[in-house]
Amino acid sequence: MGTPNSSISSSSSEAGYEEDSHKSKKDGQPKGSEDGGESSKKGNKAKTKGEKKQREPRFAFMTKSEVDHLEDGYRWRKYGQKAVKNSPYPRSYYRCTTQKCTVKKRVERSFQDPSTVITTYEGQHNHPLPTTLRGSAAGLFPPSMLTPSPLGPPSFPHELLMQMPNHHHHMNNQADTGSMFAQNVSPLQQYSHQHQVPDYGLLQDMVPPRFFKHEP
DNA sequence: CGCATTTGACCGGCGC
DNA sequence: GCGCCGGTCAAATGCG
Repeated sequence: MGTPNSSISSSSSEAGYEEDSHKSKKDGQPKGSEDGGESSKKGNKAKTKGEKKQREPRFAFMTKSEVDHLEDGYRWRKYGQKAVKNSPYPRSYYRCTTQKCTVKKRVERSFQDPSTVITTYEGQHNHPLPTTLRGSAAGLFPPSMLTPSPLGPPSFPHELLMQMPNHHHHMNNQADTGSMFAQNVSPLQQYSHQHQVPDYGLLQDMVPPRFFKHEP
């Protein structure tokens, strides 16, 4: 990975993806046999009292690309990968490598359209872009998106906004196909209703003609 | 040698 | 109360 080739190349993500199958192995045995009572694991969550969960805005992008991990000009470090329910493709979790940046990115592939990647950004960057990338994706997204107003009107490119891909006709397994997206949208809408999410939308084909050409 | 990636384990919440 | 699901961390490994 790490090879952001916009061209069509064998995606690095494939191979055997055995779904969790509900209860295979990982559920139900949080403790091995010995623990030693080591508390330095993760049991401590010294969270400040009164501090609620971080409910930051999330931005979902539907991009049609053969390769996941779209280069937006930032450096991301993958910190986890989990298989999606009812999906042969796994979901990857990325985090900004910048120290003070708490931005997280979620990348997932469409179940029906392997060529479609759903990237979800969470939070906003608070640091300059690394000059490592020679102005490739710099200025990729509109300023309105990089600097969203918490209470301001969403200045999103509605032109690119879309609700759902095709598939209006119900299929045999509604819980498989349509439900997949429905689950993605429903919770968000509900969330926005409760917590007033500034903005949310699904974009399609946001990928520029060519990101970066291979360079020797 | 440093860092990005990988994989497994575990926590936290929600549902039933 | 337990089961399931999603998400995150942590240690190990590989690669540069």
